[in-house]
Amino acid sequence: MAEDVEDVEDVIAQLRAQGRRITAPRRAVITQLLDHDGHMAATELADRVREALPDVHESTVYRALDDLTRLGIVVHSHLAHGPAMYHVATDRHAHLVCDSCGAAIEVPASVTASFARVIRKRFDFDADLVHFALSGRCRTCTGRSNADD
Amino acid sequence: MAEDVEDVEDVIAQLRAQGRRITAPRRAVITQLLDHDGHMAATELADRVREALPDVHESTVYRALDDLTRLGIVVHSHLAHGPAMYHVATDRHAHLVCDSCGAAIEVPASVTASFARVIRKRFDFDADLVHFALSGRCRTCTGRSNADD
DNA sequence: GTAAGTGCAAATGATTTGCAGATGT
DNA sequence: ACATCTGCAAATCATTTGCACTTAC
Repeated sequence: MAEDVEDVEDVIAQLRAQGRRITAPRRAVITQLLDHDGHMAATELADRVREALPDVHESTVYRALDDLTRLGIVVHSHLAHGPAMYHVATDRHAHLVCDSCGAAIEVPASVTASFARVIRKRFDFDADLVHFALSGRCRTCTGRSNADD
Repeated sequence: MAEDVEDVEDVIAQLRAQGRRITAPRRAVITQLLDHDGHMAATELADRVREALPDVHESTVYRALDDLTRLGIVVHSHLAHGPAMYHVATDRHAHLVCDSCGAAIEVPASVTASFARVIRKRFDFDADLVHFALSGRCRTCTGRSNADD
């Protein structure tokens, strides 16, 4: 447990400020998200929440996630072909996911920023390199397979 | 817009060379893919195929797509939150998809190449900027909504 | 009290799979 | 002939939605 990012009550306050209501399931969702600094699938989140509150339904978690996303507290990214991964918005970084072994490397937003700038200049498009993972091959896997690209 | 990419018989030959069998559904799938230069969802492809061969089932299309992918003839990309989009492998380009209006801008691989090089140098990771779309906001939508990021 | 939130079940949409029968080679 | 393909139906997986009920404010 390491709430070094921000603290549950802080988020609760933001929710309340938006006229949202504070319930046990929501509190649990927020706690799990802050507690778990990595990426978490909605289903996994639901499972964790259920450890404390067994009756919380998947749909409730999705709805909470939706609200938190709307508030900009949570963002989700599509790491691979699987389900969306949620994490707190403060922890913004892009992901390199290896197609071969599934390893995920985190890339600080500063590295992607310059590329985003190029895209903005050339295409007038404000790219969010964080939302979708960048797939490819990690060093280990490239070494073994043929470099086809 | 026609078959300037490669021709059906060429692909058929590749399939046959791999010991695969040539059937009407497969021929139709290949034809549609080559005929349609843009991106196509598997479901949409199935619909198109069915215009000529009404009984072709979705699963048959998926299986054909699978085979073609394994042969490297077809690749798919995840443009947005929706389904995967398939296209012929020769037509490699990255995509910028607007979160707001859904518009998709094609980016030549040459533009993304330099960024890929940076990623390779810094993280020893061979990024494939083509597989997943880069999401964000297009100029039109940025102008109208509040720039939250 | 009232609108927001919840649990549940059922719907959705994309994709997969098991299987018996059809078909390319 | 025999493995590959196909059609179909049913299964899965992630996510959403309608609805009646509960609860926070």
